[in-house]
Amino acid sequence: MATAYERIRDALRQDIRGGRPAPGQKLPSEVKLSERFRTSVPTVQRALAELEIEGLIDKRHGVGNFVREPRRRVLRDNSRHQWEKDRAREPETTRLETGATEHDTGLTASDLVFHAEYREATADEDLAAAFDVPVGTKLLQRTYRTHSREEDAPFDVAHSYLLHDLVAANPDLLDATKEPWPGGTQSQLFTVGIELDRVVERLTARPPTSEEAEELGIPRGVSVIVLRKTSIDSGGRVVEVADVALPGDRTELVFTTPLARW
Amino acid sequence: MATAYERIRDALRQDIRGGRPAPGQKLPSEVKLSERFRTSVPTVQRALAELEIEGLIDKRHGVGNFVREPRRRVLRDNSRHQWEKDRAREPETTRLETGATEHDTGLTASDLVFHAEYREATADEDLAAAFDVPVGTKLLQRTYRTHSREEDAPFDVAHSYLLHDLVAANPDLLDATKEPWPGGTQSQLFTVGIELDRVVERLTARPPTSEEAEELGIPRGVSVIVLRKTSIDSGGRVVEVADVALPGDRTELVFTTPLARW
DNA sequence: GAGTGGTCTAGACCACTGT
DNA sequence: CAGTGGTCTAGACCACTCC
Repeated sequence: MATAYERIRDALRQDIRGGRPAPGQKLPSEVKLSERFRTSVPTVQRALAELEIEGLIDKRHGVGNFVREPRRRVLRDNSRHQWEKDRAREPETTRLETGATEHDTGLTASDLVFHAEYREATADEDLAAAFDVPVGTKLLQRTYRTHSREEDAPFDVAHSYLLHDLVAANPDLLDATKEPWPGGTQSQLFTVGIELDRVVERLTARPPTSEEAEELGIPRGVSVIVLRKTSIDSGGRVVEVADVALPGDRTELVFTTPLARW
Repeated sequence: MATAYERIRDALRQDIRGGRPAPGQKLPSEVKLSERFRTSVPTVQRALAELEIEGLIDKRHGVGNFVREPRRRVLRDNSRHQWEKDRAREPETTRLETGATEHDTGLTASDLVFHAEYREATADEDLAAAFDVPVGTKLLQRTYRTHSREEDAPFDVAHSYLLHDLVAANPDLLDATKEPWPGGTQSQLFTVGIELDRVVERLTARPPTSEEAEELGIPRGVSVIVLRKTSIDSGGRVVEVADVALPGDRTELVFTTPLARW
């Protein structure tokens, strides 16, 4: 015999999967549900908490519980790096056409809202190790958020770090108002004579902190994929480190590993 | 002002981080905690539930709440595919030395407990699409679990699928008692004349189903990384599809993308 | 059987949102 | 202000584990 909250959870899940209520619509209030299922409000809340973690509902304090709308999915393929490299030296008109996020989402630039912030930072122990520079080295920290025009929640939140002295050779690279830079980071690095040799991505997944849940527009409990992208130039130097948080409920990552022939 | 359960959660977390109680040790009972914090048991439970999701404690019904022991971490690097390919044609003595899991964990074969199950299966819609064969095509389904001798919880649970008629050319490949096969799947495929051209890995992350939480030895709420590995041979055929579940609290994936030079 | 965590009640009061 | 969800109480009884 299943417990009360499991029965309620399963019943509501089946209703929602069947489109009742429809995505975006409000569920009956918790008091009404407790009456319908002849139980107490905390028991209903326990059932709803599990549906929230499954990403099926949004709880909105003082408003109600809502069926979550399906969100645009993002496929992030590692071929994006070569694709970006190929574009880095193209004329600006070509680079303007599409960026990496458009590439990932299949959206066009006009559907996307892009947000960038620049600030100076210094390398903590972690970043110093990643760049192989002394702690305290001056860095340029850039924060990126991209979302589609119809959704507030971003596809990702990225904190990208560059060696300040390396990119200062081109003052435009220190200027956030030049964003979105056509062609992206590889094109920016090209202006100071840098060519990438490879990109290393290291990732894991965990439940979000409450700040991440807020930022990525996911309910508590839905997983976050945390990814550190390290870009290495043709001289073997680490030239960019980016920490990216991706909402697990809308993101798929694809990595293709080519193998040498026998 | 923080809520009661947040205060309790934060206080207990700080204690645990400080080594009090030590990993593997029992926390005071929930009744004792409710007395210490002058609150009710359900409030203590709410605090403990959050610590469980963070992976900090294990709740064991009828026994107590325990500080979770740190678990051996696994770094799964996509260079493993080329590494396996290089080994596939080596003599058996070389292949016996180390397998991919030893490569990932830094453990030696004697530290690892390996478990394999074989059974025949037929392609459902999903697998049929992955292999590009008709629904109902006969497959060989292989289930793998590897864990270290000191831990029960596996590093991953993998369901690997091969086209039955393709591998039946070597009857040893249908025989689970031949596992662990020195050199792994690429070596097995080599015996029927297959050379891999590339490996495509597609992954996302989500909270575990209760079955996955059980199987992977993770508390409810800790994320699972779900990965589909597709192996494509030199003729462009899909020759293996593997669905792998990895516990997010112990797994890091590393993918290196080489870029063509300008 | 003793001790533990798991579920549940029937309320209370607080915090938030929208009118 | 009305209506909603968020937190909390002070118990009760059940289920599980170990002795």
